[in-house]
Amino acid sequence: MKFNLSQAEENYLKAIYSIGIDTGKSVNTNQIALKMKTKASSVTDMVKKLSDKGLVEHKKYKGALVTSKGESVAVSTLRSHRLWECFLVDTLEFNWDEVHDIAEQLEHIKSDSLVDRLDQFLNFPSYDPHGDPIPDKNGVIKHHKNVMLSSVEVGASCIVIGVKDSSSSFLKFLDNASICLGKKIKVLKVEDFDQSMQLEIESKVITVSHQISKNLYVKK
Amino acid sequence: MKFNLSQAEENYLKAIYSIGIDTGKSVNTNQIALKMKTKASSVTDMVKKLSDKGLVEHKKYKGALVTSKGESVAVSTLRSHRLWECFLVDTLEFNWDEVHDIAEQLEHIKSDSLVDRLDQFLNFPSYDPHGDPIPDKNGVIKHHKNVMLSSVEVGASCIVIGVKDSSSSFLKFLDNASICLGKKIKVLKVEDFDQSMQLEIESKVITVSHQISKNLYVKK
DNA sequence: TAAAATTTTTAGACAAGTCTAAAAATATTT
DNA sequence: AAATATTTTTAGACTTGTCTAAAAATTTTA
Ligand SMILES: [Mn+2]
Ligand SMILES: [Mn+2]
Ligand SMILES: [Mn+2]
Ligand SMILES: [Mn+2]
Repeated sequence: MKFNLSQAEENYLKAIYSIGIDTGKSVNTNQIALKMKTKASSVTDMVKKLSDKGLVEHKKYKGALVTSKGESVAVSTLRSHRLWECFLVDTLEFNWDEVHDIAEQLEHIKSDSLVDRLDQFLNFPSYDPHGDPIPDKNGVIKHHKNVMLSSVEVGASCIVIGVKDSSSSFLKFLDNASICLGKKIKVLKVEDFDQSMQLEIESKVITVSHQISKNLYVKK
Repeated sequence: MKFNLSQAEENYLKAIYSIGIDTGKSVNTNQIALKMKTKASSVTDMVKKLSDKGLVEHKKYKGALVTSKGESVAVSTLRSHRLWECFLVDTLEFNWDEVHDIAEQLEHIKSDSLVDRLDQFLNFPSYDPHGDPIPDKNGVIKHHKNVMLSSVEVGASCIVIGVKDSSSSFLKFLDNASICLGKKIKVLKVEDFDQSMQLEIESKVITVSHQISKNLYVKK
C-alpha cells in the first residue's frame, strides 16, 4: 500500500488506533483531542479528512475508528517509532527517558527500505526500550498480557517487562529506584489505605505509590 | 545559538549558503528558485522572512547572502545531512546513490545531542559518501581543492576524491564504470573536438565525456 | 540614452493545519 | 419528559508556504 500522508495525519492515526486498542470502542473526539494536545474542533477537521481518505470510519457525533487501511498506517508508524527508539538507546546510547521526542520525529521519515534496514541492523528486536512490542514487517504485533505490578498479590515475585507511562519524569524515577526492564521485584506488603506497595528489589526494600505500581507491566 | 526554524527555512539557508560559496557573490532570486525548484515569487517571500529573522542580508533587487547566524544554521544542517549519509551507507549499507533524499529528511530532526552522538558512533568521519567534507561540531569545514578530472593533463594520474553532481543517475553511471572514491585514474588522451577523455582505470581503458570529467573531484 | 528584455517584487489566491466562539446534537439530571 | 450540562460540529479567522499574473526595477541592446 502506498499512502502519502502528512506527519499530522500519521500522528492522528496513531492516536486513534492506540486509544481504540485500549478501550475497544469507538474513539471520541475529546479523547483524541486530549491525546493530541489539540482542540476538539481541530480533531473534527482532521477526522473528516481521514474519513474522506478511507483511513477512519466516522459517524457524526459518534466517534471514529481506524479502518484496516488506517490501522496499517498506524502500525507501521509505531514500528518505525519503536525501532528508532531501539537505535537511539542501543546504538547511540541515549537513556530511555531521552528518546521519545526524537523518535516522534524520526518515525515520519519516508523511505521504502529505511525502517527494514534499521530493523536488520538492530537484529530484529521484539521490544522497544520501554517494553512495547515492535510490529514486524507485516504489521503483526505480539501484545503482552497487560499484567500490572499493582495487581500482583503479596508474597509473589515478578519481573518488570514494560512501562505504561513513558514520560521522562516517570522513567527518571525508575532509574533512581534502580527499576529497569528485566528487574525482579517481590511484593512484600500492600497498604490498605492508599494501595502503596512495599517492594523488595535486589535485597533492598522500597515503597512505591499506587500511581507507580499501576504503570509497570510485569510477568510471572 | 537556539533557532527554531522550519524545514523550509533550513533548506533555503542551505541553498543560499551553498550558491554563495560557489560564486562568492550575492545570490540572485532566480538562482535560489532554480536550486529550490520553486518560483521566484516564493523565494522573495522566504528571503524577506529570513531577512526579518537576521539570517540573510537582503537588498531589494540585489540578491541575498547568509549572515553569520544564517551560515551557522546552514553549516549545521549540512553537517547533519552528511553524517546521516555516512550512517545510511556505512551502517545500513545503502548504496551511495540511494541516500540523498533520505538524508534530506533526516537533516531536519531537532535534537540537542542526536547529531553529535551519531558523529561519535560513526567515529567522526571527515567526508560523506560523495566526498563532501563534514563540518565539525564547531562548524569548521575542510574544503577540498576543487581539482576536476577535466583539468588533469594527459599522461598524469590522479585519485577520485569526490563527485560534484550527486544525482542518482550520475552515481549509477560511475558504479557501472567501476569509478568510486579512492580509485586511481590515468588520463591517456583528451579529444580536441569534444574534450572527451580516454582513461585507464585498473588496467581497463574507457572513454568519458566532458560532462562526466568535469563532475569528478580528484587529487594528485 | 531610449527601447526592449530580463529579473524581481507585489498582489491576490489557495491548501494544510490550527484556533476561538457559537451553534447543534447528545447525554445527564431533575 | 423537560431542563441542564456536556460533547461535537460549524463558521470564520490566522499562519506557513506555495502559486499565477501583473507591476516595478534593473540590465541589456540598439
Ligand atoms: Mn516513544
Ligand atoms: Mn517506546
Ligand atoms: Mn546529499
Ligand atoms: Mn552527500
